[in-house]
Amino acid sequence: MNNTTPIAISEPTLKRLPKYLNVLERLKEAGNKYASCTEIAKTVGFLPIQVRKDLHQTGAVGKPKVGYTIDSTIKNIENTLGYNNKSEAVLVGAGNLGNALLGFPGFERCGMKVIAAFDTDNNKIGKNLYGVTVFHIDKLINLVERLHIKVGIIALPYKDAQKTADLLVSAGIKGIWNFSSATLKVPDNVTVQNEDLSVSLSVLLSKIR
Amino acid sequence: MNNTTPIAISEPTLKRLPKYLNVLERLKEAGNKYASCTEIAKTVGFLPIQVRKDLHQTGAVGKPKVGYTIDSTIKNIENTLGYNNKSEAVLVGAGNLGNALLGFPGFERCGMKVIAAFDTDNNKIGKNLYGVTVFHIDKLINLVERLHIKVGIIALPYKDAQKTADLLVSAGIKGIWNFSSATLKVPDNVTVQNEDLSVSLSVLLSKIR
DNA sequence: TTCTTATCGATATATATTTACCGAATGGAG
DNA sequence: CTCCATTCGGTAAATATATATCGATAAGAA
Repeated sequence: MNNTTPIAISEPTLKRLPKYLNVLERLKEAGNKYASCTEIAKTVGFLPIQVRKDLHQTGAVGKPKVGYTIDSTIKNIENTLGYNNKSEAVLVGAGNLGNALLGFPGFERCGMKVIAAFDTDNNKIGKNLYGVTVFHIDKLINLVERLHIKVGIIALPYKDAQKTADLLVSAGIKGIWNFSSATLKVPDNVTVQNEDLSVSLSVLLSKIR
Repeated sequence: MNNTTPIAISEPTLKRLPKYLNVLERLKEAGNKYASCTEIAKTVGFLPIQVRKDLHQTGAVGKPKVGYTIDSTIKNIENTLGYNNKSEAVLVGAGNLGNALLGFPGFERCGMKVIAAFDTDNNKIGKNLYGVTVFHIDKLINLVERLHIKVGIIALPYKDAQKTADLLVSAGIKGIWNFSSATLKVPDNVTVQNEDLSVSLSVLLSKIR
């Protein structure tokens, strides 16, 4: 009955939503039906007001004195985060990190499924890692185009990252999860999410002096 | 000759500094002596003003028309990020992710060295992963205390995270790099850096719709 | 030397994000 | 039924962060 503009949700909020989801799921498992911002805030370590504002952005509505219905709020968050639009993804780079990512159990929960991995190393090609087959990178374009894959994961060193991004983009990918330290140049309609471990480590080290 | 207050550097800035470091190192390798904000900005995709303000916070000073001396600016950033105060770290959880982390080449650059890994799985104990030995977790406290280790890395599932954090804290650790989805409760003097992959993935998925 | 251009640094503005405040609604106790 | 405590939602204030403006400075060309 309204909503001409979906209104983009801020990144800080987006990053907190999965935390709330965690808490709500745990509270649900414990048999609860409602959860208040006060309660959620205490477990995640934020202020209640922040939790309330964040939840508000997902469309969740609460009842005074009671809080939010856990079931519906979980759905609201899931919808906001896009967990229900299942996405298939490909992984490029079947080294240590790529391997670890394939074994990571949390992706399914987010609605993402890695359906193929790619590498250039002949020792890796043909292997099956956690149910995912490793193909030669030459097969990437064809497969991604044919299956309309929307997400590409780059688990490669700096020097190979940009050319791989170009490849993924040319195959029609819409989002890239970048584990390299490279700053990827991509068209505006492609989203890049950087996950440079050095960055995060640097922040930690600079804080502990 | 002054500096009564060190003035904390904002987190957004801290996260951008490693990028500048990358660029500067590459420019240096290419034989350059100076780099301007304009140039750096173009390669990392930010605005020149932002680069200038960030660099300013590290104490770097530039010359009009020329830019910043690459060598000294690299040092400024390294000092700010604490790369020169070498820290030793321990890793808890020698599974897929832990294994990948041990094989990650970027840590040394940040001044961090993982000197031991811990697990409870007898199949893993005694193994040597990338030069790091895996011990039983019972040995953690003693080793961390004795060697005054300051950083602990948690590469474990949710359910084991908090008790491991407690263990690390009791052993005197000052910073925890947390790869689990748990919100760790730690004393104020301990810094936690969260690296929940689901969070980052969620942000990406919500952006590509 | 003088002019032009690129760039810095300082100050100011704009935007984003977090936090505070307060009235209204709800459920439960007395 | 009335009162009290809790929590929500909306608005407002405070803080943090990003961007703009502008004069000054340095290097190189004319």
